[in-house]
Amino acid sequence: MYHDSRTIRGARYVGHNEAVTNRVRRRPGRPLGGQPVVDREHLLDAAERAIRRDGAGVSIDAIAREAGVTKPIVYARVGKRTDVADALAQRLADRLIEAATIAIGRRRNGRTRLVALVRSNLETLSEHRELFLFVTGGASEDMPQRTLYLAERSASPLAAQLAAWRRREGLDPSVAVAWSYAIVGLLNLVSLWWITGSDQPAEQLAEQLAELLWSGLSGSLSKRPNR
Amino acid sequence: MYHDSRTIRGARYVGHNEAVTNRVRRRPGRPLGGQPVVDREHLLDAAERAIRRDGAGVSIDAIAREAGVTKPIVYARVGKRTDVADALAQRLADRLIEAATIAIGRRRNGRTRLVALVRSNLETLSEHRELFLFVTGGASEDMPQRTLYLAERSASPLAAQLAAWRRREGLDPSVAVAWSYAIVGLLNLVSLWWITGSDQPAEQLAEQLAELLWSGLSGSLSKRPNR
DNA sequence: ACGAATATCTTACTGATGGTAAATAACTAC
DNA sequence: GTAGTTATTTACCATCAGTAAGATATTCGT
Repeated sequence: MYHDSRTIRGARYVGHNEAVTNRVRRRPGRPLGGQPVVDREHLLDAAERAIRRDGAGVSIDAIAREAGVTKPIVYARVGKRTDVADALAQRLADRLIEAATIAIGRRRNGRTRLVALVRSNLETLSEHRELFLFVTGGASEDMPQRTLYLAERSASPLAAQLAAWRRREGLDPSVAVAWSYAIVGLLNLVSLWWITGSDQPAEQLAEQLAELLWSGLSGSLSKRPNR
Repeated sequence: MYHDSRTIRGARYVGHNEAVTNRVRRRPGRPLGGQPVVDREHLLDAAERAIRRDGAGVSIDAIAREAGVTKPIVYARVGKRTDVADALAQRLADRLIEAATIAIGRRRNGRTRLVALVRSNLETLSEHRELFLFVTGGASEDMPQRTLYLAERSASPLAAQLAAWRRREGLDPSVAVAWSYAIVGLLNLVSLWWITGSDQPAEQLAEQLAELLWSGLSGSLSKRPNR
């Protein structure tokens, strides 16, 4: 009966009204059917849509409207603005990791894997531009926590990989954490710069960055000892 | 007569009242002496103090109070919130560059220069923590512009250096712009992470980052061909 | 000198928004 | 059917960016 019948992750949502189209204004009081009108996941979906539409400065009200409900519901399901940002940061980080995993695929060569990782990050962040901006600053004030929240979620799997790899190579793995933040920070800013302006092809940029990360600044100096 | 007689950069400021100590509330109207009460530079100084005190979410009102004036003066001298952020970003970038220049000093060895640059950035940003946060997110909404504003101001001198160096080495200098953003982004996020939590000594962290930037991920693999 | 134009400030307002309390309606248990 | 619980909206408050209007001092023309 209800065309909006996609399953909801982890909840007994029943889909009593078509949420998204906020045509009919509900009156106060518990809705018919007794079940919540939207669950947390749908609310976050709506938040992403609202952010796509209104940009990183989107108001909570706009998010609620997009979900077909009112402000206090957002607070009940998700929390205050920073909580929304945290939740969305989590989702964005998951997508980044997933996309990177797929992009890397079965490649074995280290350098090639790196190019794939970089390119995947560029493209994923550019797809979710406004979301990225919302997460890393749209929820102003306690920015440090937020930016680091996203960073940490991207960085920590990377750190694990790096540490394991260094260990396999018989090298000191203690650099892994710092290096992972370094790489995430590098990717974030370059993506931001690339997104807003540069028309350089992703492939070429990824290649340049991989060169820096793989061989380092000195890499090309291998012929001359050290300058 | 007036103990607050430090020279003002580029203005005929006369120092008629002791600005900072906002004890006496001026009544409306043109001040005695006919001269502006604070000039732009003093206002920005006050803004920095207010940010140090209240954090990145400081209100314009608080900035104005810190300067001993009222809100509209801030708008008259500097502009809206984003303009304040731009102006302060400029200052912060200048300080970063200056500190780095001094830190690098006369060192000739590339790797050593790099360590000095990284460490200088870590320490300078950590000194100006709240300012950094204000500039890169405290003026929410049009964040992309702002973050990039700071980044660009740090990155472009770096890019020039990089390009020149690559040219001297007979290498393609076209990577310079991307690499400079990459390095700035790397430094920014790692600094943020380091500032808020890690108790790793700056020296050690700088060493690790320099290793990544100088030799790259593969650097330590030089013995084995490529894995 | 004196009044009009001008410069510099403060007060007072507007509009938007984050966040919360109170009111309203349905469902549930006895 | 009545009391209590759940899920929602309405209504409100506080804060704050940004602006308009009003107050006071100086300067300039005559």
